[in-house]
Amino acid sequence: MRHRLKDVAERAGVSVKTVSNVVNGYEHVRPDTRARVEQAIAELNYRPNLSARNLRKGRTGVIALAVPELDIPYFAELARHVVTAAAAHGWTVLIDQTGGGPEQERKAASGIGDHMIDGLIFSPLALTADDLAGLDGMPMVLLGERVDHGPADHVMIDNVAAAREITAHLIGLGRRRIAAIGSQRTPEGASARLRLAGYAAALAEAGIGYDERLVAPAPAWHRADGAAAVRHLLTTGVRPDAVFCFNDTLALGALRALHEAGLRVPEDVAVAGFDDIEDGRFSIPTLSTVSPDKEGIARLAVDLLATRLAGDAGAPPRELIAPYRLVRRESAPAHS
Amino acid sequence: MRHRLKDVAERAGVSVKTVSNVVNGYEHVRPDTRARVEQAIAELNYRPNLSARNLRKGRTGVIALAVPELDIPYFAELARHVVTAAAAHGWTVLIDQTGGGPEQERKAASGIGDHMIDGLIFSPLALTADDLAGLDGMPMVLLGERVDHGPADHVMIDNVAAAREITAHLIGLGRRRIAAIGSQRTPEGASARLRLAGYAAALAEAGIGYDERLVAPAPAWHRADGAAAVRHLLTTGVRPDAVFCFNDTLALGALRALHEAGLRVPEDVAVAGFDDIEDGRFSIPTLSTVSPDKEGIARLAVDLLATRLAGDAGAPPRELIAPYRLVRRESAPAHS
DNA sequence: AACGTTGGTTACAACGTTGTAGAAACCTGA
DNA sequence: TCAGGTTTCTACAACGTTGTAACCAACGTT
Repeated sequence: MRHRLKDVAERAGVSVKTVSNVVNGYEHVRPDTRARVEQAIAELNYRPNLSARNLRKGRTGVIALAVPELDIPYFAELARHVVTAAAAHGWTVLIDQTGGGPEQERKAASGIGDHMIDGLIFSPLALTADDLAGLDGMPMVLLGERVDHGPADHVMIDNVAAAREITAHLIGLGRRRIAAIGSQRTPEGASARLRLAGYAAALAEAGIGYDERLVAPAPAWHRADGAAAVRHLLTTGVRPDAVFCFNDTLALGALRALHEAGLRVPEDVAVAGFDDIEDGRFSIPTLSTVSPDKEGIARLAVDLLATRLAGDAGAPPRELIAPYRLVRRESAPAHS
Repeated sequence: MRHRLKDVAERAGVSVKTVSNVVNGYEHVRPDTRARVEQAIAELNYRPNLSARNLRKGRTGVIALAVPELDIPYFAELARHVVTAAAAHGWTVLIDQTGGGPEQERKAASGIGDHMIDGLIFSPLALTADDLAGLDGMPMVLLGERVDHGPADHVMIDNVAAAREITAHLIGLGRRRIAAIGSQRTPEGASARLRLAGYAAALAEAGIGYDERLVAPAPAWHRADGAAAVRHLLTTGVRPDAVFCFNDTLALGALRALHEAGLRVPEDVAVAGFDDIEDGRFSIPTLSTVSPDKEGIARLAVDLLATRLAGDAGAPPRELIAPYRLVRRESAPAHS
């Protein structure tokens, strides 16, 4: 039931190559020949075999997007934008879920598709520059905020500035005992380090002392971790009047734990997040957050990959900074 | 920098086919030959060209998962499970975002990959049995609850029973004016129809009259639609004492709108959802919901596809019912 | 000593497509 | 009419892999 160029050619009474030419929109084909071929194609419901085409052309038309977890809203939203941006280039996106572990990420980075994909957009948590160096030649764009400058293109936002800005917003509400949730000491915690730096910078600017006890680690950045961190903070006796969570899911967990503790948000404790995921627009209370331009990030990444594929593979790695903006909602409103 | 079997063969001093045999784990290769080949493979960092292999074997090792939207939590969670289940079969999953429109879905169903994938797991909203009939021979498993029996395998849960059960739970809390949110009259609204039927059945069983005014349509099933539906309900003067939302995102929007209206949940209005997404475990209040066994659904779908690919392509379409369970949380607790 | 069997390896063709080179047919203008 | 070009089409080889068939050597059997 599956037909080949040859079948179409026989039915239309032309050579295989002429059918190929019609399929590929080659100019110099007589209108009546083209019509005959097109009719044969329609009658047989012919579809090109992409494996064969790829083999011949060396290109697959597929790019991969590797993210730690698909059901973390931030990555899901990002994935949607990447798929959309890739479609503009005629690419299909193969989405790969790494799980975030170093070993799995290495495997994803090196193993993905083997000739099956033309390029890779990678949002690594644990990967080091060394790991990436091993991937000879696979065009790649990294998303997120690794500190060390790897050998690949890179799209990110200014984490330090964004964290500083939203912390300053909390300070502007009159808060002084501001907790930070989501710190990580592991090498994977690059984002955490940068956001913590921004938090500290804002405190310093305002002349507020940095209190170690207000900084809560979170092994992962899920809702449960945010809730656990707040519960722990509250048991230690430090009473924060604001919480800056390093992402929105942590913040949603924090809202939950504060609610369970009978604390009002934002009256007793103001809460701010990071990422601007959809949930934060409907939570109770709605979430103040840093809103990275996800659509812009996706487009930049795809376009960057496109220029690599278009030829300048040898060009030095580039770093692009995507814009962000502060979104003030109920959990830390514009005026106190 | 990319090597072929031939390069490995030359370096190891054997034929191309012998290298192929080693790569594919063929038994009858002398240990020392195997060792020489494996060393050459390692030295050259050889990786098979999947396009060529696919062309030769007619199989790609890739299956596609087509969902309406990636950033709807239910689909994201489902996608994660499908990826995991597929990995057990050694498959890569190509995730496709259809957008949910009939035209796009048709295109996704027919166009996806063309020889690029071995099979398809499809969660359609708008597709009819006729559309699917056109996909000659592509092994396919459908997810979700279309009423009409198409030509493909099918995995679903018993929507009517689940909806009836959770509505009965609301009735058990003493509620009598129970609103239903998410009804759809379009042909795509198969899930909506089934869940509405379950809702109506529970009312009938309890001897409660079906009140048209309590049934609110929702064009899509996003948070915003749930919020809008509740706002509209409240302006019409009907005062529900419970709301059954046809999925969890609608319910989260409903929670938000009730909160804005100053109504307490569950004291004034109990709320129930459907899908058991992660958000509902941390919302304020936490969400009572129907929890379909997503992992089971994913595994069933992948296994079903596996048996199709293993040979019995001609077997009649099968329908599998996955289990679900009721989860009672704060928005509609176990005892009133 | 001749025989079949098995283990280990190889040459060759084929999967379906497209680039290359060139043939055949058709134009143009002198 | 013909040289020179352009249009239209075709035959062939190649992309990298694996299935088939066949080969050679070593073995045990008759």
